[in-house]
Amino acid sequence: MPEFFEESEEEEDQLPDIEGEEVVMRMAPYPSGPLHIGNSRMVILNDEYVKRNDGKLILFFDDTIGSKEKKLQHYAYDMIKDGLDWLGVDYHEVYYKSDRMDIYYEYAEKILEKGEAYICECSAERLQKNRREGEECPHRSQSVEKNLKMWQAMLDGAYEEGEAVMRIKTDMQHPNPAFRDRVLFRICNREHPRVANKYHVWPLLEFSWAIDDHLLGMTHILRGKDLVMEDQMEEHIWDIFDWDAPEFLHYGMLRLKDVHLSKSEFQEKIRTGEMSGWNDPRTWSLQSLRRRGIQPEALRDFILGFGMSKTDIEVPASKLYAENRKMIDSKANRYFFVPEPVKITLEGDIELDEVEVPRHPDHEERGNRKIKTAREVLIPKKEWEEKQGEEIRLKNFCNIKLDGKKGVITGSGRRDLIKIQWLPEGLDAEVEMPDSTVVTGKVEKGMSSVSEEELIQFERFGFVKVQGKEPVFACYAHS
RNA sequence: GCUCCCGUGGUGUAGUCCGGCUAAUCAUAUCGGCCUCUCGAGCCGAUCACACGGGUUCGAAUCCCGUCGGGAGCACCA
Repeated sequence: MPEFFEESEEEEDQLPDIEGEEVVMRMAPYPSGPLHIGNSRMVILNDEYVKRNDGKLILFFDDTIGSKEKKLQHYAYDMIKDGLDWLGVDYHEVYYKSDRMDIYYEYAEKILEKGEAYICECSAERLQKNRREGEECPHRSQSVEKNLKMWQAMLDGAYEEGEAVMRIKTDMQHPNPAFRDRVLFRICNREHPRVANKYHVWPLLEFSWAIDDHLLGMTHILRGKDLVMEDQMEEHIWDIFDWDAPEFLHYGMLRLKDVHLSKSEFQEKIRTGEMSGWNDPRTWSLQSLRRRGIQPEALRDFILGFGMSKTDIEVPASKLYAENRKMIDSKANRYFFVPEPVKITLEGDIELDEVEVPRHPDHEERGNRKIKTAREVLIPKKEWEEKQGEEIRLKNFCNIKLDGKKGVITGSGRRDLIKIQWLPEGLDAEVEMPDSTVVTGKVEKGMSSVSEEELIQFERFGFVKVQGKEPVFACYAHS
């Protein structure tokens, strides 16, 4: 406990303080899949700020209908909560955008009445062209009455998808073309996982957020810098309603080296069977990290170490592994795992019985595990290939010189040789690697006393988290 | 192309707002050495950075201008 205190004290300097007596923040995941390591920055930062300021954190499912590419998934809601629980993120209230459609409609009407928005029947192409060229379309100058009528028609289903949208009036000469008369509502007939086909006019994020951030009394909004334009849009809408603006905080883009994260892509690969599910380590989902034995505290430290800078960063996954290793090294008991075993026969004088190996080199109190010694032993294929003709030590047993499938015993005293793991025989075992390939091999029989889900280290192989024991199946965390 | 953001060692990060206390912090990585019957952990040491060019100033990583480089947005996605 004192260590934890020290840690967080240190970490405190990494985040800039925020102003305000009361802090209310929200995190808004889009439920197209479970949270992955990329999303964890958003939730951890929110959680951290709220905890440090004794504030309130709202979990707000940003489940408007989305695009065809990013599909909402009914199971994602629970997986997101599951991930947050695991991460130790405490939220105090839960909301769903899909529950609040009537509220958005109400304010949509108000904004039309104020003459600050209009219903546009231009095609998407036309709309984009006008935006690029800064030209106003004829719909922009329609009367309020006409707009309200068309809006009602939208709600009544008189338009098909793409035939009409509600747009806000900004300034078609706005220096940022992207800002010009953005779309606030559009028609979509796709089925929603929570409210099915109840609605077919859906708000876009800038509008729904402008309304909810105000209604729910948000004091600070934390978002990636990919969403900075949304700040401006929200501020514009708040101005129209004469509402006070919360404070915005931004962080830069975070990428893992050599890792490409895309939920819609994973969704597709899972659908086609190319990935086994969201447990697949390649998804980097929080669930898959838990399965590998990554500690939530390690992930939190990893993320907090980046602070709040707007700099874009690319970090190797080994940085996360280093954090994790610190936390699990003393917990994880040691066992022998022989990947791709090759059987060799020992020749020469040796007394056969059993050897004792400590469960943990730094914790003798955990006792020893016993391994029977035998003439025929299994060693890893890698060393068998690389160390031919050389002298090596079978750890805690004896020294041998490799000669094909023979091991000529050269003594049993400890010597300064490379020491490898070995087994007389063993239980079948499989280890799933981070790239989802599987390494097969044998583990010592003592493994049968290991509990499921236990985090252990296979000596000279890496840390793994046990998933099952018949046969032994484990997920590789890192070296 | 347009709008905005960012540029400190291999990778991240502190310091930049309020210029001197910094011959620039910490972590990780790398390389040595010690220790250890694991290629794990631990301990000790070493290497390595203020993008560039001007300006302001007694003094600039810190302020100003310019250049270059990187990123994000420019969707009827979030």
